[in-house]
Amino acid sequence: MKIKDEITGNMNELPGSGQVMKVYVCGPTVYDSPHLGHLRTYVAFDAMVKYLRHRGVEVFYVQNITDIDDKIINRALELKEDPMELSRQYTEKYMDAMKYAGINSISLYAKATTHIKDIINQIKRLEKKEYTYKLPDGVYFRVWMLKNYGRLRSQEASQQKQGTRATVSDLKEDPRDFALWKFRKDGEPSWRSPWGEGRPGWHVEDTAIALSIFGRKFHLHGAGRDLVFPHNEAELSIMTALKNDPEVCGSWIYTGILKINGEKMSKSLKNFISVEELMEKYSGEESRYAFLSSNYSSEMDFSWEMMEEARKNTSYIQTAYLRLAESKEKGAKIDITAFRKQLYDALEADFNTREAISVIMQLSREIIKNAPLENGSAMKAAKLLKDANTFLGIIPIREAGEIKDSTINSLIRLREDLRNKKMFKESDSVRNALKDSGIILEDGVNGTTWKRE
RNA sequence: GGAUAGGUGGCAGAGACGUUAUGCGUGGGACUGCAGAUCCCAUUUACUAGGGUUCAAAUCCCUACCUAUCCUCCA
Repeated sequence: MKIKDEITGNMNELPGSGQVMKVYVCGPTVYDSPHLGHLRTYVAFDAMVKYLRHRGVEVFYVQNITDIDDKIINRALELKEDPMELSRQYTEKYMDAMKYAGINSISLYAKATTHIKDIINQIKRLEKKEYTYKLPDGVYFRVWMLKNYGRLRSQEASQQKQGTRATVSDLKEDPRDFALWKFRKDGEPSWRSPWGEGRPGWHVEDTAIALSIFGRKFHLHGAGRDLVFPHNEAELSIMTALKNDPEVCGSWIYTGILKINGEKMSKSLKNFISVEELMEKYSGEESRYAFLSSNYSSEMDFSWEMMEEARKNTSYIQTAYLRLAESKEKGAKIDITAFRKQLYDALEADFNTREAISVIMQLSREIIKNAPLENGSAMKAAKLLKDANTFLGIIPIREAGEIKDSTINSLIRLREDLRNKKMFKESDSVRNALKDSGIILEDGVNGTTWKRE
């Protein structure tokens, strides 16, 4: 698969079948409930990793969880709670959100607080190379020593100074320098370090986790586009300083910002919709459909209309999938191979899920229009839809319920009989009874079909 | 102000020189005991504006306008 790298703008070829691939994605800071912006990003990476695995790549996917941070401490102070307890609660909420959307491809969740040793070791190594200096409030990274700072997003040093207030950070050698270790203030959680009690800065957390787990190099670094600067630029700086290797990470890729009414969905603008709210109204499949309906890297504007569209279309695809069961020997033939090729071509080129979904829609249309299909076509079509669903996760393929198919079919025949005798009250009660068990009957041109709710 | 990404039909959203994207919505029709589902037809030259390059431009180049993101809180 080819993917667009943010640093070079090139289409980088990712590892192929049989190869191992190491992926790191910036996780959330757990100080509040996850919202749809988070979900959009993590659905995209989940689908991508699953697709690569589907193609035979052995993906090792690590995501961090920032469970110690200024935001967490401030929030805890506000609520008069213990910061660590607060982050534990929101980590749980975050996991619920992931579960809801079927995001289960992460090989390892790494909490910052369980990697304090790795973080300290990394700062020590930076210190040895003279990339650090100490100020009254913490240990800082020395940006000017790095020749190629600003590869992700260059920020002029002169610009930075404008408007900064007289604080301790004004003591920094360069305004672009950032904290690696923050010294403890009263009542804050802290850990011992060679420089004094304190806690890690945000940027080293990720690099320490990534490099301690992956070793020398990894293939892909993902995040939401709002993290390009300063976070990812700082990460890149740290890793470049440590490894003397500008290619520590092969590709840097970004998901587009999720907007609502034309503006970024964010906590500070108070325009966010929580995953919890979405969960009440729409299924995980519907949400995935909606988020995968646009390219991972482009901005998207959230709306409830878009969710309604997702609901209709996932149901349409499901209907198509279920109608494959009525295949027969002399049914219609469909060239599934052509659809398969279109689908994979779209995904191989920068993981174009929008195009992939449109292929699925076209295939569904062909299936429904021509059902019942000839056995071979139906089998191939079912295989293709199932394959696509292993990474898209948009078709609600439920496990068979308690009612056996044979029972349903005999009830359908019974109802048919009643309808022919114009006993509609009785036939409707059969239909209602099935509905209570989650079976929906639909009278079509060629008789009655059913599907599970 | 600077950096970056964009501006495609009523809406969402692909495409990246020459061939119908796709879907939603809307209107009409078919089917029907009712529901729902499905099908058919229409929405008959949509590509921000103005220049240029080309046999050919939504696609390449220039200019302008507009929008969003980031510029040490952010997925």
